[in-house]
Amino acid sequence: MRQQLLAWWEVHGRKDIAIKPWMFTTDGRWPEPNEDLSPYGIWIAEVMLQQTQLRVMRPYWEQWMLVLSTMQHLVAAEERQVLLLWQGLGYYSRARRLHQAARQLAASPLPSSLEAWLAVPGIGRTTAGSILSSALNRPVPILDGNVRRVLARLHGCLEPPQRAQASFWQWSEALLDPLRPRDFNQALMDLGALVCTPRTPSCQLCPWQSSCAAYAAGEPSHFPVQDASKPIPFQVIGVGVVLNEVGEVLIDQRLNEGLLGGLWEFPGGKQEPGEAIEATIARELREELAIEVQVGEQLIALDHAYSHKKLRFVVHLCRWISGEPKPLASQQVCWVKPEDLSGYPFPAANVRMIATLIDHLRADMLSQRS
DNA sequence: GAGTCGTGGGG
DNA sequence: TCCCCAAGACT
Repeated sequence: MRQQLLAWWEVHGRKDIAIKPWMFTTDGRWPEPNEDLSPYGIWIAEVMLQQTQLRVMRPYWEQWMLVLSTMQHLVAAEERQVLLLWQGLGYYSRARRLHQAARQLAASPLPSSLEAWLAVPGIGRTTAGSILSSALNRPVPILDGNVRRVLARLHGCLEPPQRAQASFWQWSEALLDPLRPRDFNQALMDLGALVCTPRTPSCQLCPWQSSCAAYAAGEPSHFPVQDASKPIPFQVIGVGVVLNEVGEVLIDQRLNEGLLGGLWEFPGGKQEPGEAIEATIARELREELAIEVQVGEQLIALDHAYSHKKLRFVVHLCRWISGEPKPLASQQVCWVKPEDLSGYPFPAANVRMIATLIDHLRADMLSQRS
């Protein structure tokens, strides 16, 4: 089994420096079994890879390593810079925990045991196993989405993986090649990503076809067995882009707990039943910032889907009337020149609002001149 | 232990 | 207001 997979991986695996640059030695080679890699870049990559596809995270990793190329750089960095480097990747607590962990570990070398890595904020069993097998070639199993799917099919598991965690970990551990754990774990994930894919797996190309229970059963794509998904709630959010008399715009930093923690945003909140959206915006700004505004024209309306809710943002330009803004429901608030908004980390939906705002202000300038 | 936490790609 | 999913962790 192991040799079949490794032989497949030697030919078809994702072992290109352009694909997984963190997996290569400083002189550009895939490491030999007795060679260690510096764990810093691998740590950053593995955290970025949590619930995130390789090709999506790679440009973020490249940029991160240009700016925060060492542990010392990360320790010294401000949180705003860390979140800016993460902007667009999602699950922003990953970035804040990474920053926090770096500061905790600043004095000592990075951990080299499973227990020590598991104690690091943001590191669970899969990420710890991936770091240790990747960097130090330690025989520690992993159980990510790829491996879970491969194992579910291989064993023809009729139980949803969430309910059979223990079995899946045992399978992963039993399969792991004790001599080449680094290559084997990479091969297992590459198999899931390239061959044993969620929708239409390429069983004809699979080195484990003859061992696969799901293939034998005739319907590999029916595995892993799914839990029934629950309906996702939908809400309308009124958002105010508040401008003062000198043309600055009001933004606030969200609390660290909860959705989009630590990021900046234009203030607003949920529309209540029967409420006009203009009234929602005026009310939310009164409740959360203690200011009075005149709600003006709509800037944009946009739908945005999160993991477990869908929102429609209805964004209106507002004129500030009175009241010094107070962070009653946020970490801090401030007035910012529109051209300085790029210095603050915003969620994706807000980035779209900013682009529209900049366009709008530019058009305003032109029409006033003519 | 079920919910919470983002975003972009692809069917 | 499609759907599912991704190198999961934390509460």
